[in-house]
Amino acid sequence: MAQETSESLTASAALTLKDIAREAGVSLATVDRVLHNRPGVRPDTVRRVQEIIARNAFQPHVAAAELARGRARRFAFVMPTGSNPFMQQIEAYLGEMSAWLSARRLSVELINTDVFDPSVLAASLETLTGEYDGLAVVALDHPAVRAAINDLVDAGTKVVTLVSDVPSSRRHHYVGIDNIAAGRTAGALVGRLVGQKSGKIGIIAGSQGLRDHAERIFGFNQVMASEFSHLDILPLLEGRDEDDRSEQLISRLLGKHPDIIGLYNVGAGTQGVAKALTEAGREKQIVFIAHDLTTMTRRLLLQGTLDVAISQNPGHEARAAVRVLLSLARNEPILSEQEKIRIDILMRDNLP
Amino acid sequence: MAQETSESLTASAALTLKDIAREAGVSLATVDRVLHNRPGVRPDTVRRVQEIIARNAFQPHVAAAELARGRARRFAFVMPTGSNPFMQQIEAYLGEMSAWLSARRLSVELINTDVFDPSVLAASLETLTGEYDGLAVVALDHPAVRAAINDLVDAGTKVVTLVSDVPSSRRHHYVGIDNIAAGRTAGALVGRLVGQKSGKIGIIAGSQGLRDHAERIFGFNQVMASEFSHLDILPLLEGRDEDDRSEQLISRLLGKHPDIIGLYNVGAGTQGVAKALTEAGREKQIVFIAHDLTTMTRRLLLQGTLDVAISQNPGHEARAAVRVLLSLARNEPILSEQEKIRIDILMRDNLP
DNA sequence: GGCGTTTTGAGGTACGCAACTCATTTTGAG
DNA sequence: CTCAAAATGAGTTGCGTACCTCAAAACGCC
Repeated sequence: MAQETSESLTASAALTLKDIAREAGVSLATVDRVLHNRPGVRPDTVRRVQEIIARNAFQPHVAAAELARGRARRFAFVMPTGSNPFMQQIEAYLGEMSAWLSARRLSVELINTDVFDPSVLAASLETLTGEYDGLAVVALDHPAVRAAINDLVDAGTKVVTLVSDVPSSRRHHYVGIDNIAAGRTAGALVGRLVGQKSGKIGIIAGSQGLRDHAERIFGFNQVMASEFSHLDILPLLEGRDEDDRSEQLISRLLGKHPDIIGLYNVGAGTQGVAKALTEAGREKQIVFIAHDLTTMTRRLLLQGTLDVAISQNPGHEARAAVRVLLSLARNEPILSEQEKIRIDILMRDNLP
Repeated sequence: MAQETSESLTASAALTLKDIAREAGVSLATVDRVLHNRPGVRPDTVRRVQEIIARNAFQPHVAAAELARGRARRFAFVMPTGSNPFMQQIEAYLGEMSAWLSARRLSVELINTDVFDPSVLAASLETLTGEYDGLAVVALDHPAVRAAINDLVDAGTKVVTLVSDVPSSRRHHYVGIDNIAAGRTAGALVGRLVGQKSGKIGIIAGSQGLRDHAERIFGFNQVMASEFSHLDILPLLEGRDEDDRSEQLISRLLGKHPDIIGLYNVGAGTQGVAKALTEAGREKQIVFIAHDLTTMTRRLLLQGTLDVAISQNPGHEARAAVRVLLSLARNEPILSEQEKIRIDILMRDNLP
């Protein structure tokens, strides 16, 4: 006996614009005007039509709409120049989407710019006005950049900030993680993994000037102060995200403090830190936590030098940015739960 | 100076079937026949046309194809009856997709069945032959079920296993996590979080007969044996995923062993375990790790009773299953990186 | 060479919407 | 009431594909 119960999740009837027009007692042209808020419709007619659209939960057939549009949508990703591996992963995942994109007649371009110079970035953005239907921007939070983003938004371009937010701007969406929470997570993990021991904790970042680094440090210190106050946090080192410099700084730190039991690397340069650790022969005694999953951090996790990598999924960010831009361009709702980027805790056994 | 470099990720020309036909020197009808492997085309003509399609990286316009199809695609999710919160979350996220679904004229139905009785499940599946374009099935790995799945596949239905796999069948895809790795992750976390202490570790599951539970236990024991052999793993308890029973079992366990330092709940019933822990007043001294994120486990994480929740994202699974079924039905490639379900390690500070 | 079969061509229709034109009706101000 | 402006109706076209029919051509076989 196959005692099944069945339930449908979608409206049974597939209404069309024609049905809406008939029910509202207006012509197709008027429904079209209302749907795209074009001028030339009396306010109360607008209301009446909208009410009928809402009541019937009418959804324009996306395929039909897309086909009728004719021209393709153009999106662009404004990314930092240079060799940041995380950014390169995002670009790589965009590349993997190319079949998906072209089957939907979407064009995505990469624009590399000096993202860390606010005036250069702002100038770059200004030149893009009107060029694209949507932009995903790895942005610096700076007044000039904010103004450029707002200009783009005013010109009708959909703007999504990527990885690093500009909350004061009127960007439509942010695709990235909460870096304060990421720092808190790092702090909690360091505190938990060192166990009952007490001792010193080293912390190294690229630069305090980078918003994401600053936020992670803030979150980290917050947790350490409130929950692991018996641990002694050493002054912050700045490794500029470079392996060599990080290695030197950490080597010196390890030499000076034989009682270090934990290490947190806020930014890049993990390879350098790991090298300093292993050369000091202390990789097993010291809890080491860093960010991002690369071939390097993966290897370090597997061999046990690195205990935890806190990461955000670059593929997810790339795809989420595209999907959000597309939804914005189509005026459709965003599946917010889908587009939210999680803070991944990666250890040896749950490596993807 | 906005020194930009720009790169496009999509083919410049948007070819159509007509272009392919012209280049191949055949008619539209022939290209159509080749594209849908319909009979009546000489093998070498097929090859020639396919070669031109491949060379030009031609992608049929999905919107046009969808529109021309006419009839909607029908998918169904075969889910367990009962009140498993994880399954209910999957159903809830499917509900949240309804606007997305209806805008694409996709119909998704829920079919509730006694998934844990192989013959009932197999019989249910057999009745669905030909009814749907695609099925997502929470399946038990049993010969009868395997046969039913294979029959469906042979009849042209796209089949995706959900949460629990039937690897011996010819299902097109599995959407879910690697439960052995999940168990290993739990083991590594218990081992790491108890620190230098040694003592006993309790473990409770719903039933060893459930494949996912068995796999998690296997992974857990594997890690404990190889890396934390100083810890004493107590015999497995079976709480049948019920809160009351789990509470009783854990209460008794705690009474008998004052030196328990870690607890791993493999299945549901976390609320019961937590209650036993707090009533014994030992929630702070014992490392407690469980699965899945619910309102309950979220609360327990925030108040510190639960240290880590290992989870798979039900929303992601619901959406991935739909996307995979859709891609299969359209004969388009699957973005495997996107559809892969990760093992999430959730702690207080990285709760989504 | 004749026959039947297979292969191919040519063309049409429909899908639902965007975007447009142009004619007609309604409205409100004077 | 008059007239211009605003609102609306009615209609067309095209997007790229699926799916269909029917005729024509090519083919293989004896």
